[in-house]
Amino acid sequence: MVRRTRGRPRQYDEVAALQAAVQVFWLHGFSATSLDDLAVAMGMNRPSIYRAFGDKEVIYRRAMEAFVREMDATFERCVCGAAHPRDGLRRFYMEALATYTAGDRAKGCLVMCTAATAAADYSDIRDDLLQIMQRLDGKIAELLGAARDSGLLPERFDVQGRAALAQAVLHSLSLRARAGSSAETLEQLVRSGLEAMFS
Amino acid sequence: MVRRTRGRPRQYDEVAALQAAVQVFWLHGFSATSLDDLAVAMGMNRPSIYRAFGDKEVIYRRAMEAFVREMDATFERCVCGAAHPRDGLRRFYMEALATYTAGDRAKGCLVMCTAATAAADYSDIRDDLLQIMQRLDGKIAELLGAARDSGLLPERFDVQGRAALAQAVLHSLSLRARAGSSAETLEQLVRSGLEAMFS
DNA sequence: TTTTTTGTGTACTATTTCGTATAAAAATAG
DNA sequence: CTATTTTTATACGAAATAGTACACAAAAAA
Repeated sequence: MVRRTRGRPRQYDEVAALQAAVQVFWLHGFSATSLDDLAVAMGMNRPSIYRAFGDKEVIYRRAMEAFVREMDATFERCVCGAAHPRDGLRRFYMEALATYTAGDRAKGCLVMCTAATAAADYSDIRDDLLQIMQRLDGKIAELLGAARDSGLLPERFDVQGRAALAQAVLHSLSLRARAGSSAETLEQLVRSGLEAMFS
Repeated sequence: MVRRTRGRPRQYDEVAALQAAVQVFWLHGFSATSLDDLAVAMGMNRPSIYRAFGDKEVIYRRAMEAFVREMDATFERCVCGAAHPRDGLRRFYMEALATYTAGDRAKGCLVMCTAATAAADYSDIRDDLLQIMQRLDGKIAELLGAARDSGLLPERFDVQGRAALAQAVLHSLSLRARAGSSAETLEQLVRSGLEAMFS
């Protein structure tokens, strides 16, 4: 189903180019990444990038979007089918850790580790970042709320508060991973986070 | 007690210059801050900065150091004299929040929000970041351990795990503050974090 | 074939940034 | 007063970066 259109066909694959951009921004962050860096990684030259995507901020926000989409899918995959939200969250944390520590050096989460810096200077990035956090709070709260309604969690379980705490653990995993914390330390945080959340 | 020495007297105040550098790095992060930005803020010109401090990375690490020193002092101040570690930590969180949200726009924590990005490209910054996290884990564990030993906390209280979780809450407060979360959201995280930690 | 449309790639300019060379200034030591 | 030491300040050159102008290439449409 390739949409035939007039003009010279594009040589780049939009998905692949964006994935390459994700890798570069994930490593260096927003402002340390130059358009030349992006051009090399994406296999395009600068004018093509401007034409196809826009300026660096636009590409960055699309990279965030792509990254979040992946993480959202991971969340759903881990959480659905889990007998208890604790199990679902544990699986999600471990999957997130695998992503955060992948590659030669752990990079943490693209969004939490690099968007936060840029957020102060770029209001659109800040708004995106806040929205991403709010949505994840909402998703986790949804999970916990359903578990409470089905009797897996006590009536007076603080759904909103614990959801925020659950994401807080993720934030810390991300920062600590990028700082070079050991896998043992990170996994211990997962355990004690879950322990505190559900006890 | 001004140490009289030979040569032209320096016009800058080292402490004030460093505080100015903290402000600039705190807002823009490491790589978005140019030496010209620093020069303007510090009231020095570039050659003087190089002479006095070194390159950008050195200044940044000294800025981190200064910031951490302040936060350490705040921690001690809040924690000492508190009847229960929960009270001490609550006070510390609220003080940290005041710092994180100070100014026109909330900037979070200089270290957690901006050093994480630079950590991937600058190993010294990464090492500093890891050490700062480990020390804070240690300080909180010390606090909790003392409370456990004095009977304020149960025998089987997981000191290390809860200390890591306590810092995780701080990490999240920092990121969320910079993202623009409301004061209400932030304070709710403090409450539910403490609730989960000590229940 | 010719025209039109769309993407590619080289090249150019302007600006930013870094690092330093060099001279001047302001103090003390002799 | 002269010499020495330390800091300041201007200025310069090299490199990186951003953004775009312009010519070319490759397809469909006429």
